[in-house]
This record gives sequence, structure tokens and C-alpha cells, in this order.
Amino acid sequence: MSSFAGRMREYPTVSLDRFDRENLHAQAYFLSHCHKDHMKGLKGPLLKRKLQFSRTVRLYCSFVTKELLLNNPKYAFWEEYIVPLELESPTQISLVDEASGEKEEIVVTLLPAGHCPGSVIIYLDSTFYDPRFYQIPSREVCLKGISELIGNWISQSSYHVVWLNCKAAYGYEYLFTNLGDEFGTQIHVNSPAMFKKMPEILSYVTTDRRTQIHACRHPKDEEFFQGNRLPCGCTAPDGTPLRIISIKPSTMWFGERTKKTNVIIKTGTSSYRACFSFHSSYSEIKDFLSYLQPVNIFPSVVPIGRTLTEVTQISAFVFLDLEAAVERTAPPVAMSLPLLVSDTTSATQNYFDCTESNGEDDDEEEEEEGKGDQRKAEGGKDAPKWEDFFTAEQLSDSQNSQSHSCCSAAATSPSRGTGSQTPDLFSDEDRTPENLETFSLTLSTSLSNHSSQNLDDTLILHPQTPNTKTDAVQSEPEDLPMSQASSDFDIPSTPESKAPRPDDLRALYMKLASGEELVIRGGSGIRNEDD
DNA sequence: GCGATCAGGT
DNA sequence: CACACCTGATCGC
Repeated sequence: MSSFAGRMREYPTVSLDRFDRENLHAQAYFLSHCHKDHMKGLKGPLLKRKLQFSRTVRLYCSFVTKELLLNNPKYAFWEEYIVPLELESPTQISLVDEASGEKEEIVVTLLPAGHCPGSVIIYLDSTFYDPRFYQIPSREVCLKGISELIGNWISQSSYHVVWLNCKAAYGYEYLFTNLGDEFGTQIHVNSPAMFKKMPEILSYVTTDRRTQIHACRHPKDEEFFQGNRLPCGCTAPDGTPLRIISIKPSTMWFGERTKKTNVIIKTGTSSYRACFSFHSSYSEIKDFLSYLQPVNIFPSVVPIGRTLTEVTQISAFVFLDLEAAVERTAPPVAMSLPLLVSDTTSATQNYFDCTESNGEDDDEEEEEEGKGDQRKAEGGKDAPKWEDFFTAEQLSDSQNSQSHSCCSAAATSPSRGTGSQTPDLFSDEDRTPENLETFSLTLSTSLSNHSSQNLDDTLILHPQTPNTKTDAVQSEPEDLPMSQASSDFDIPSTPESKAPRPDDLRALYMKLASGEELVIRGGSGIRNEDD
């Protein structure tokens, strides 16, 4: 992740989520969301200086991201250079070479990612693009488990309190709002100010420590907790010792052939882990790709044991030439190209769990299968309020109901005859050779940043069967649990735009791949000249 | 004093 | 294992 250099092959003058080094020369900037590791260089003096001398360079992001960014005074100088974009509304952006005056137009469509407030897709998050991470329980299910645990605890007495061991970052808001509603309480946090531009969340957090649900932090909070203290130091007014449990949001995942198990794991006498994920599961990413049917996919991360140059070379070989596939093969052929990976480890555990927040490899004894089946995974009727994630004052209510972060992103550019239109990693050191069409048909799982466990899982994109999602993937069992699949792709549209259908997208990609010029009509869609 | 970078931690 | 931080030491300006 940190290996992402900030640019995409197709748009070498655009930088996203990295703002240092070569990115200082960009003609336009994008920020996908407000997490610090995606903001490297964003407050740098060099960039600040560049802005002062530039007439055209801007930072594009969602309205929410803009607000969150400007919340921090260190980024205040960006104010006049940020252009917030509406979600799901194709928007034309000019890329200007200020030295020569040359101008190029691109079209960008922000789609909500569900990762944290304001987050949008522009490249695909491949964190869990590995079949071991086949499924992650839905947020509804996770929330239900957490609610139940908290309810059982804090109902015992007013001295029973809960510490949510969350990172000081955006992305936990739906926990706060839903728990706040359920238990009629506010959540104690260190900095409610970070939500001051999100009034619908602000009302759920407080600096008042007299609450039974805390998500506060202290540099030594783990130590505090071991000594039965909350990070904020709060005690009961009458001196009665508090009864504290900690709940650490962590990602739990389940392999393809494993049964789901608890979303709550007890890890110590007063410690729990609760399933929680910022990221899409393997099956969700897979479905996303099947839906989009991109012509090319390139990794944006360097797997362990590979160099950036190697990966970029490998990227050339995973090039998928749909047109070539149509012409050269009668039935779809699955050709596996064993590229990034060398050994395959099968996932036999019932679950894996990783600490989304803190990576400490468990200080306490894991009680693997949890304690019985008290957590039932039914679809909760109180779904997370996703609109809380995606609205700022300025926004309409056109965004809602993302459960996991699988939506399409179609950023297109006219011309550029590279034959490659799906954004990919770009870096100066290693330009890819132009003869990409040499290889065909198969897209290996080279997206993965988990280095060496997915050789046997090859994604094949069939050019001629746009609607047979599951056909596109090898070796799926009959009883494939598609729990989070289809609904994730019901992207609500703005009144002016309609969601593209897979076959529309495929046709578009084919044209893009062949270098055809595309024209934009009325800002509400992308069409080909001869449509 | 500021920043960038790294090591180390949760 | 990877995410999203934080702190502290060191170095260069």
C-alpha cells in the first residue's frame, strides 16, 4: 500500500493519494479519503508553494472528504484549491500543461467506497483479494453481535462500561451512531471536533466521560485497561470500581468452504474482539470485477518478495485483451498464468481474524471458536445508516445503502492509444512495454498484496457472457455463499445519471481499449460517437 | 525550529 | 498479515 507511488499508467499527469516526490509535478490531484497514509505530502511546503504559483492545479475529492480535510488547520491552505465533486456524477476535468498550454479533458465519476466517511473508489482496494478471505460478515451482522455484547454488559449496572478500542481514524462512525441509537447514549471520544462537519454524527459523540460506552484513546490505553481503567481515567463518582470490558474491532474472515462462526470472540476475561471491516472481502471484489469486466487490471501494491519492477513486468503479462479473446478462441478458455505466486496454502481454519486496528498479535489467549453460538447471523432490521457516511450539508440524499465497498468506477479519458484504460500503478522507474497484447484471456490474481497463497485461484473474464457473474470464476462450489453479493451493486443513481449495465460497460471498455475517441454528452453519461 | 525518515509500538 | 495510526530518535536544512 505504501508502495503505491500515486499515479496511474493511463493518467501520468494525475496524482492520487500520494502528493510527494514525482507527484509534485501533477496537473491534478485526487484524494480518495481522509486517512493519513493516503495523504502523504499533502501538507508539504513544496506542494503549498506549487499551488500558489499554479492557475490550474486542483485537488478533487468528495464533499465530505473536503470537509474532513479542512477540519485540520494544517490543510487549510488547500481550501481555495479543492474542487469537491458530487458522487455518481460524471464530471469533466481539465488537465493543463501550464508550460505549453496543452489541455486534455478527462471524465471522473466518484462512487462511494464505504470505507470511511467521504471515501470514493478510484482504484480498487485489493486488501482482501485472496480466496482465503472469501467472506467477511456483513456490517449488519457484525453490528448486531456488538450490540448484543454491549447490551448484555451495560444492562447489568451503571458501573458496567464498555471500551471500544478503535483507532483514532474515520471509519467507525456507524458503530457510534447505531450503538448510540440502540442504547440511548452518547459515546465518549477524544475529539468530537473531528466530526464537527458531520452534525449527524456529532450528536452521537461527547466529551462527557459519564457514559457507559467509551471510544476514547490514551497513548497507554492498553496498560490502563489492564489496570481496570478507562483511557480517559473516568471513575464512578461514588468510588465504586467500574466493570470494564474492551471490544477491539478486528476483521474476521471466512474461507470459501468454511461455515461462518461468531462475530464476537472472547480473547480474555474482559476482552473481546468484534468483527469489523473497512474493506471488501474476496468474493465481493471478485463480484465487482465480474460486474465491471475491466479490460485490464494492474496491481497497485508490491507483493512481499517482489520488486516494483518485477510486478510491473508481471502486469504486462496479466493484460487481458478481450478483443483478442473473442477472435482467437471459440469457447472461453481458462489459461492460468502462474505469475506472482509460487506456493499455495489451503485455508483449513474455520476463521481467520486479523486486527484491523491494531496489529498486535494477540497479547491474550485466543479462545478460538468463541463461546457457543450466542451470535446468530440474521439480517438485522436496523441496518447501518450509510447516508451518515456520505452526506455533508451540501449533499443531496442521493447516496445510500452501501453495505460493502463494491461499486464501479468509470474514469475515462479520450484517446491515449495505450490500449489500457483500467487505472494501474505508474511509476517512473518501470514503464511497461507497449506490446501488451501479446498475452490474453486470463487475469491472474496479481491484484493481491498477499503474496503467495492464491495461485490456484484464477479469475477469468469472459468477454461474451456479461451477465453470468459466477461463470467468470473458476472452481466455485455449488453452495457458494453469495451473502453479500448482489445488493452491493445496486448503486443508487442521481436523478440525472443511470447506473451502467455490465454489457454497456464492456462495450465501453472495448472501445477504450481500442483507443477510440469517446465523447461526453451533457455531463450525465459517457457515450461513443457512433452510438 | 521544522521537516522528513526510520524504528518501534499498538 | 496488513491497516491506521502514534511516539521518539536522528538527520538535514
